[in-house]
Amino acid sequence: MKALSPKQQHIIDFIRRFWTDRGYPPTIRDIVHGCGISSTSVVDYNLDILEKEGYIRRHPEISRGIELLTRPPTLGHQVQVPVIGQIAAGEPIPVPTPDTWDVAASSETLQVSGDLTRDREGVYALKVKGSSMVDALVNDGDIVLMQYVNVVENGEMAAIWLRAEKEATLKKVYREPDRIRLQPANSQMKPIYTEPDNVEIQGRVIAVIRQLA
Amino acid sequence: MKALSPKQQHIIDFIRRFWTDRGYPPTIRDIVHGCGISSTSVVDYNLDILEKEGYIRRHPEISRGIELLTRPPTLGHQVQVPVIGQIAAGEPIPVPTPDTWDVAASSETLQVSGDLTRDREGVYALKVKGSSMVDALVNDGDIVLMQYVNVVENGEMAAIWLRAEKEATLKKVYREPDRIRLQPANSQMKPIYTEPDNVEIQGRVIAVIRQLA
DNA sequence: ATCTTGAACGAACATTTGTTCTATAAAAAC
DNA sequence: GTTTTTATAGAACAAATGTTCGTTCAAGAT
Repeated sequence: MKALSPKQQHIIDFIRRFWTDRGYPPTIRDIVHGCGISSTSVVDYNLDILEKEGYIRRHPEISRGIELLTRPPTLGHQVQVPVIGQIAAGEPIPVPTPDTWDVAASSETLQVSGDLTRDREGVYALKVKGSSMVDALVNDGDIVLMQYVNVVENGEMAAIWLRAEKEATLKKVYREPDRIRLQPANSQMKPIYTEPDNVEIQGRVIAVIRQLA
Repeated sequence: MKALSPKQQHIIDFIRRFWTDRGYPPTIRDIVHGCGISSTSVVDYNLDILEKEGYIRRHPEISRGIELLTRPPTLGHQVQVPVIGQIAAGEPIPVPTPDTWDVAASSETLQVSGDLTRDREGVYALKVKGSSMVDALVNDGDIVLMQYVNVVENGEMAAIWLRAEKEATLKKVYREPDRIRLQPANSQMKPIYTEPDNVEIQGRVIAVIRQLA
């Protein structure tokens, strides 16, 4: 971070004061008046610099879309992720549809740093029940962060519902000419081959969290 | 404060999530989409009720002028954890001494929710190099949150330096009458037995984080 | 049955507010 | 000196966004 000009420091201070004062971020015109600046474009100009230097984050086209990055109020990016259930062999996952998405409805939520979810939409969490997925390096009690998607890239780990076997499992998915290969994360384990119609993708794994002590 | 309708509770929850998520309050239309409501006037109507009941404060004519008056249940804080190096079989861990402890000095830091570290002191992170620890359900690239301790409880997973073998590894530690049992996390794997003098505890594992996609 | 009330709907409207463009001046670089 | 960069001004535009209004519908109340 480079040193800021007096005007830029003034702007940062004003934003923070406005923020704690009123409970919402200022507009560019608020800053114009609050800092005795004569034009919105001057503020815009300096806000761009502040963003480049990493002091704030601007959200384009969003009114009051100024986020303080060096803020004590809401440190960093925290995301509430709903823990919507558990995954275990033999049980389907109660995956929420995008419109019934409701953090409040889920009894439990997990608070994680935004960079863990990488600010993706439709992220939920599952508790892993049973040790049937150790070959994917996921153990009983682990929490998997999932993203609701219908298709996955080759090689991505996904939650898969095997229709015939009536089993849910976590595996890496590879599309092959006439079949689908489900590869455990542990290279010493043998893959499973099955028909495309038999697999139903319920989401992809974006992170695994295991809390121990 | 009167009891809120499900819809009103939903709106409150959404505002709170939006707020912690994005760093600024939602617009009425954000709430419309986020809560599956079909008209802005319905939100307006309910926001008025929420203001009358004292849950929020509205600022007329101000975009995103919604202020939450009720504090989030547990405004979880975030902790900066230094990533001080990597653990791999064959290499000792560069464990920091308590006085050379310096978050700022480490080139990399990891931001995690406070409840992951459970607000413990002396927490650091290691990147796992190589797949020599798959039997402990830890893979190449995983990040282990460690706490700097010299002794561990029976059954806790710890980073262990085996003097004779000149190897670092993650295992569950059990003290037995004349020896120490190092048990992989995978119950199908066999334990290692060694003498107490041969093991040097470099810290205990309090969490494992694996970021995939 | 009729009237009231809480709740929701959808559209139209007016204001707020971010963005952009041109012009100007001072400072720095050449 | 001239040119380039940095910073500021002001205005106009377009998008975002709060507000309002007529209407509908269901549930009680009279």
